[in-house]
Amino acid sequence: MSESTEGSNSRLEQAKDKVIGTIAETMDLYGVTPATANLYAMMYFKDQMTLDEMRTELEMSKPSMSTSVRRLQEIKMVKRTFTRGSRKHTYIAEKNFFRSFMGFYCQMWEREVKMNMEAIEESQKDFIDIIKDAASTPEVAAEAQQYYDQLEESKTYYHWLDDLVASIRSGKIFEFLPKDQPD
Amino acid sequence: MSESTEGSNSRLEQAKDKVIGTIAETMDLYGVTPATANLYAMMYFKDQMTLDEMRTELEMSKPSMSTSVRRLQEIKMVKRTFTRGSRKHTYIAEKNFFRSFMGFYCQMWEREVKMNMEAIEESQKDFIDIIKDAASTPEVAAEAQQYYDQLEESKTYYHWLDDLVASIRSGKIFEFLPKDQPD
DNA sequence: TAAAACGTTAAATAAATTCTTAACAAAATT
DNA sequence: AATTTTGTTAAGAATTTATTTAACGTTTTA
Repeated sequence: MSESTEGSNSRLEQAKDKVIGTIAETMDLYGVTPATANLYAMMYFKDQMTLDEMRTELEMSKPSMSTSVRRLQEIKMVKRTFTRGSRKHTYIAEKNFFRSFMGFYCQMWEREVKMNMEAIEESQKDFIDIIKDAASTPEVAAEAQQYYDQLEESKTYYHWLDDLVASIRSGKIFEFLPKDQPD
Repeated sequence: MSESTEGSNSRLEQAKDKVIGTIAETMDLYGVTPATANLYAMMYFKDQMTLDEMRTELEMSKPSMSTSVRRLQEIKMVKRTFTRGSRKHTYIAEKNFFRSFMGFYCQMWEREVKMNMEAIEESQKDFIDIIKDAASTPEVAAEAQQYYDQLEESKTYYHWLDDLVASIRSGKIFEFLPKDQPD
């Protein structure tokens, strides 16, 4: 490789690294581990890759790449590709942020709704038991009723969040909030 | 306190703890530290509190409560209240999840848009320099152009995210996705 | 004016997480 | 059939993060 080409290549890398850094930082802030975040951000600028190519690129261990790529598959930010002739698995990053990032948020919200609604239902059952219990003092019963009502009201949020997820998943939200560039 | 009252009180606490646990877990998953997450979740069921009341309730140190409550103020999940006569500061949790949680997400997205758009602009400038540079080989220039285009396309997402935040902040989104409708 | 109360900052400790090395299992090539 | 290749699991090391204890500066009260 000639000197000028080498120089331009490192300039290319440096330019990419600026974006790679911020993408990874964002994922980091959402609780994705550094290795996983860096992997996705790096793959954002690559075509399909093998685990060995990833570890070479990031200078990290293979198990780290293996677990990271698995996590990225879980959150649908990377998908496996079929490559004829190669024994090595190949993976490609989802480049469309509407699918990668919004998909990630939707997954988090779905989990949030599911877990919290379950806890709320259980909790409300307990409060009703306390209210009905003849052994409960009027003060305790009133407190239980108050908490019950508070939880009941909070359900509005979770129902709405569920609707938001559905609207994003179906693409219906783009009728209300259009994407500014044609894609 | 009578025996039956004590028993009902711990039953009240247990019922609340189920919801407290899941709220805290959700915040945890979004990168909020455990002490801070637990504090908000606990305060969700309380009226205004002092730092000493918080540390008694959570059995944690005062500095931990101090830094946690500050963080919660930053993300607008807790606000300070004026309490006449008391030297101690008092704080109250934002009970409306549309304001607390959605406010938190909006803040995260605003940061995401700002940071990534800045990086993209800088990066694109670099790619243009490479393209214009006579020392760049045609291959390198073509690659730079490709990355430039990829980043340009990604802006659509950030613009949309900005619109989403604005729509949530203004409440306009509720015209499209109304709140109420239970079940 | 001295002492106590309150909140915060700094340093140190404790805990949890993340990554690596090593060992393993499955599949394929020789 | 033996060896190599590939990906994953398990255990350990290293780093990072979170929390506590200690010290500090202000403000208030006695």
